Amino acid sequence: MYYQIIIQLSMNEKQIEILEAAEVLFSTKGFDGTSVRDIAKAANVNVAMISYYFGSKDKLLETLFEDRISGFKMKTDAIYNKNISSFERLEILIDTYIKAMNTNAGLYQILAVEGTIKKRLLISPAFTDLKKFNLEVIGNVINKGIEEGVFNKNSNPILIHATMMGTFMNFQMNRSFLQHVLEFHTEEEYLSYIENELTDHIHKTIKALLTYEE
Amino acid sequence: MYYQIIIQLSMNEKQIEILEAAEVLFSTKGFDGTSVRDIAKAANVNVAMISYYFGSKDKLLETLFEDRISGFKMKTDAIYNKNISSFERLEILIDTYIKAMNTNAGLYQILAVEGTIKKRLLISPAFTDLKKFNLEVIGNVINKGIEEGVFNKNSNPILIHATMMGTFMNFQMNRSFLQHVLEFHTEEEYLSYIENELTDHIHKTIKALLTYEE
Amino acid sequence: MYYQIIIQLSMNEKQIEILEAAEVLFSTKGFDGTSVRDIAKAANVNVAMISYYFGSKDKLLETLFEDRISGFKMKTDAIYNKNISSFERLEILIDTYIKAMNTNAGLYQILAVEGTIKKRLLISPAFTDLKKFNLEVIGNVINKGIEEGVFNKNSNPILIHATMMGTFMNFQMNRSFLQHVLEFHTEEEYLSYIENELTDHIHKTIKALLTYEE
Amino acid sequence: MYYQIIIQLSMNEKQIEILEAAEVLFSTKGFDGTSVRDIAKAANVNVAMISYYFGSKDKLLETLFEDRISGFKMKTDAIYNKNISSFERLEILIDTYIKAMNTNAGLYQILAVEGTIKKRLLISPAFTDLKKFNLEVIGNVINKGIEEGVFNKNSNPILIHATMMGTFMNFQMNRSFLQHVLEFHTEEEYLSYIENELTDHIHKTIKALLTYEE
DNA sequence: CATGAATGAGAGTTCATTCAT
DNA sequence: CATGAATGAACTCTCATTCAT
Repeated sequence: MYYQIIIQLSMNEKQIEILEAAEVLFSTKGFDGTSVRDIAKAANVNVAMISYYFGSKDKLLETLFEDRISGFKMKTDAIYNKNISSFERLEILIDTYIKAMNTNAGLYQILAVEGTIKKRLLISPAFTDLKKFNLEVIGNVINKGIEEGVFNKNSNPILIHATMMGTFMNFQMNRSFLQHVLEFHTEEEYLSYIENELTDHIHKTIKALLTYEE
Repeated sequence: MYYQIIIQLSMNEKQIEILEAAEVLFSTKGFDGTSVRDIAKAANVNVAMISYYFGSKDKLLETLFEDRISGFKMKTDAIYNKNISSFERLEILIDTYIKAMNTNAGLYQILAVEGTIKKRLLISPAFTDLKKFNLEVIGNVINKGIEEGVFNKNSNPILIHATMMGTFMNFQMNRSFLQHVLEFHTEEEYLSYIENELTDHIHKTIKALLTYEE
Repeated sequence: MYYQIIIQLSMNEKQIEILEAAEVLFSTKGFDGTSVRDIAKAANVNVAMISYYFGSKDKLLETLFEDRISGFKMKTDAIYNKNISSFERLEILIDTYIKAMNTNAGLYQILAVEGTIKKRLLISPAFTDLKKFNLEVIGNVINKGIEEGVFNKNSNPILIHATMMGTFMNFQMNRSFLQHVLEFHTEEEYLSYIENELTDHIHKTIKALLTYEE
Repeated sequence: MYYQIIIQLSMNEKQIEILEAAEVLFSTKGFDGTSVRDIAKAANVNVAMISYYFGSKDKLLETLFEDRISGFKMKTDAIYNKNISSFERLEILIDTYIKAMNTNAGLYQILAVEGTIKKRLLISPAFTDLKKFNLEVIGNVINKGIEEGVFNKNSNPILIHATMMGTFMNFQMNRSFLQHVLEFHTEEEYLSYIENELTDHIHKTIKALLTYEE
């Protein structure tokens, strides 16, 4: 059994609206490119309310992360199911991860962009713990496959993770260029490409990497 | 023979200093997080000089790209050498690309961060042309290998490229976290890891992907 | 009965102070010669407050006009009194107009100076409507006199108005020169001259024009 | 015999071009609304040249006046012709003055606008001397008529002048509004109106004023 | 003699935040 | 408890002018 402790920050409706507005704006315009007035307007609240509720713009970003960070944590129930093969387990793992990235696209985007600037975000205990947990899950899945003799030895979870996430994020961050190159004219086409071709590609890549004979 | 025309924008020393300062600051603090005063101070010039030489902060960013963009273009001499195997060619391709990303780390970083906000950068003709050229080179290398029967058919250059670049950039953008997880205490250790383990991993990944038998 | 609707823009004390400071400064130093910092200092408020309350320096000027523009509208009660002769009516008209120009000297000055540059001011509906109304009143008074056979036919309200206003404004705009020529040493002397000699002259001029036999 | 001393400031071609550009720009955009860069661009010269040739922007304005000021001085040959009646003399006077204002429209415009701000212009000896000379000419013409018994006694040249010039300038400064009210759609219509209707009106006004019997 | 390069000063505006109510 | 009012600081950019060449 796996217990999951969810720390639910108690928030009222307005606070939630502010966070939602902030998430959208930060991910599309960047943290520095978004003013608290933008957020207040989008959330339909008074400007002063942001300082009032969150202390400052910086703390708003941190709170946003703290609040959303649980979505970064992999759901492991299906992964740790013992009645499946290592390959099936791997597929579930990858699907789970991609789904999480798709669901939390805004947050991942913010993290990618602001993480390099506001390093604090990347090294906050809450975030590193989750990331380490995820890397551990990936490590567990790989080790299980190694034990079973179906995955290559010396497979590095950190590098596997970098490829899985990096490939996906590359599509998030170069959207404008790729839509242009792939000659997509609607948002739907792009999202569909991510869900199908890109996801298949990531599956294939990781599987190839784990089974490839040098 | 491949001729390469390098358009050298004629700049004086001060202009070059400004661009260099801007590159460093934009890549570490973001475009919106960097003030023209920061740049002027770092470049040791008067604030007014940035408007004077580049027109505006926005145009400074564009000029920075135009000036640096040639570094994005793959050198193809070694790649198109006919006396090597497809595997050797692939290795050269990957090394060339990784080297380019390492050399232009600042620009890639800025592009990754600002590209999502200032979409103009990603879809400027100069940039898209270069990117298309690079994708074409990758496509050529892959197709040669397919013709020779050593690479899988249906290999997609765009996806291969996304994996190659995405994996690398993931290390650039999560530096703080990864340094922490990998327990590196110096910059050198990290750069060394990128040059060795990460580079090897990318080589292995792409090769696996192209030769993997489903 | 003539009803007059006064649209009172609701303003707080600080806004009023800003407008008053702006009126003085714009009329003495010109719009472009006045900085928002000058206005803020004169109004004893923070610089940011001007943008805060009026949006921009340009909009401050527009608001100033909108707010003061009612003063441009002739009070017609006395003019349309039926129990007076056309000559008496004309005298009241002229006195009313001169009084309005004296009372709103600052605004007239700004309008005269900025109107040629910021043409928008001169052709704004609010302003043109009032001016047309005034011209109509002048036309009515003249026509009444023509009907009564005491004023010349073919008298043109626009030209009459130009003479009335132009003569007056000439004294406003050449104050420095005229004070020098007339050897006045105090402000009071000048104002007194305007109220007496100049006003008499305008009366005489218009009356002469309307009754002059060619 | 009337001797006229023309002080010809020696200027080269570029200086003349600068003055011409400045006259146009100052009259349409105002002194403070015109930058030296605007002038340099319009005159097709280097920015530094304005300071170099004229010392400063302020001195450029002064030089412009000094250079153009001779145009303000009435040509008196025809006026002082002894073989004409006082009425003919008056007509010539008015025509001469209106023609001067039309010819030097730009300068009159600048003077009207900047004179209230830069009082120095209005009280410079060169300017006041010319103005006094003009007033004297007007006075002479009027006195001659009074002597001949055809003009009213107590006619004040300063007030007559204010009416003549004020009426004319009113049309210059309210051009946008008047074009709108008079429903003129071309510049030519307006200029034609000034040359015909307005000029006639001024003639009539002054004549009426001088002959009007109270 | 003329000018491109450079600059300090100041322009209008927006910023995140504070505070009295 | 929530907010309109207010503000100091900082922003980008333009200004007139200077000066070495």
